[in-house]
Amino acid sequence: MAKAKSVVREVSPLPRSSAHHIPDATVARLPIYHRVLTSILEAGVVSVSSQELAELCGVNSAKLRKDLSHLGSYGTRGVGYRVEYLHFQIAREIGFAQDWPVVIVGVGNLGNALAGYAGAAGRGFRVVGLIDSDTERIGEEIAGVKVRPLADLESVVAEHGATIGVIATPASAAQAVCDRLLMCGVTSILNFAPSVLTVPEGVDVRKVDLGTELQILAFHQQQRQDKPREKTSRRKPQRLENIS
Amino acid sequence: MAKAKSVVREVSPLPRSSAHHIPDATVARLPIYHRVLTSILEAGVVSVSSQELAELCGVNSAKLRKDLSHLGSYGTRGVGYRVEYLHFQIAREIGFAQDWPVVIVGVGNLGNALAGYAGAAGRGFRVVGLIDSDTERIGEEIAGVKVRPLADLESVVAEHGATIGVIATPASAAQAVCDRLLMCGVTSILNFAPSVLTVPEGVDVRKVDLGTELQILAFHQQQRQDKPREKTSRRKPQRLENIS
DNA sequence: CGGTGTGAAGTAGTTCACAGCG
DNA sequence: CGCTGTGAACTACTTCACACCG
Repeated sequence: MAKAKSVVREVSPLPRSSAHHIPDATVARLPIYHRVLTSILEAGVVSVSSQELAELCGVNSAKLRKDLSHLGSYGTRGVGYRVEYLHFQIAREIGFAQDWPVVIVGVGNLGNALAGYAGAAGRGFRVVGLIDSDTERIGEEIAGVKVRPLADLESVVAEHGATIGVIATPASAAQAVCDRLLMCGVTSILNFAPSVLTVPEGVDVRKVDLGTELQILAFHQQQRQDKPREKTSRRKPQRLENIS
Repeated sequence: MAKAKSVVREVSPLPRSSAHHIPDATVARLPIYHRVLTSILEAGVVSVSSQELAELCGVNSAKLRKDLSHLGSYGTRGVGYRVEYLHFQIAREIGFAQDWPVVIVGVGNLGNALAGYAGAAGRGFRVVGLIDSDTERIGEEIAGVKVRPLADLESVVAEHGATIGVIATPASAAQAVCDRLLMCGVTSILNFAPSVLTVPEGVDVRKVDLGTELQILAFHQQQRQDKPREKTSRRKPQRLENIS
């Protein structure tokens, strides 16, 4: 396992930074900053202040500055940030430059959506395997990749040295698929199945649960309807988005 | 707007609780607790300790107990929690009993997946509208609901008094769709488009971004590969899942 | 002067550890 | 006795406010 074909990294200036351990909350925002920077870079913007960038990203400027300060001092006092440089530094930090092979198990609507998404150019991901247990779908081609049977899971992962696996199966199959992925060297899992995965230490699992997201919205909605009168609205700014 | 057809609520005992403002972090876990309780209830389990339930939910028992304590004292000291009762109380808390009408805009793979998911029985949601701008797809029926043109957005929302909207369009259309949804009374938005939505105070936006999730995994993966030697693995238990 | 970078203060969430009750 | 419920300690994150520098 751990093929890690010694990617290039150690790019240009590389002020050795990064090591400091970046807070999880910051890491979760870097991809948004990067995406926004990409778009304003394409729009020809050369320089931004933390204030401007923060607004575009839906966060406040203090948070943005603190986040960026964890990566290093990439701004210029009294001026702001050079868009292109900052864009590059964040890209490096989040491993955008690398080319991450990803295996997707379960080619239902969700798997399909993800295959299209991750397969789209520009991001640092490459779908190297699509696995499904439904024999009807074997051989079908999605975004240039053929769907292969569940039995091929191990060989597909090994073949491309994938370390990131996506589980888009029904909940009932999720743990078994997860175990098989881990067995052949995958150490990062994105789980769309509504089930709790049990994994050994050292494995990184992230969960996306559509049902849970709806429930959370429903909860807040209910709160508002329960006691519509209390002051004005007592909603809080959202966890990340929402300019308020 | 705000049809809120005065649902039943104020069910059985209802020890008046709930009001106390439940922390966001707790709210985000209630749906998982509920799902796990559903499954062990079906399996015939009558009583659980915080320890057991916590393991099934992938959290530690102290966190679970504190979470539950925000809803009220539904356990029995020295014994544990009666599964059915706790299941019911959490359901009430997260508005499971109610029937939430949901409108989904954008019927690509993602919209499709969600239509199937939210449409599935058992949860408290009902897909009352599927909207797409692609004329090819108008009239198509998904999970028993016909796809209607973008122009019908307002009437569909009004017709069913939907307050929850799902945006599964390309990023370029997201803000415009969002504005239209808000205009006709939607106050909770689930956004799958990779774009930052700007909304007025009082609107609840949640974001699910597949690309961001992959980037976060890639970041951690990169960390591990950069400095594979440091102690043993210095991975932290995941934000919610992961038993470690 | 203006905007970054950052200590310090504030807030939210988690974990500990144990009192208290069935 | 065993397990819940919870104050208290701790950790993580956010926001404030201002020193500092281009």
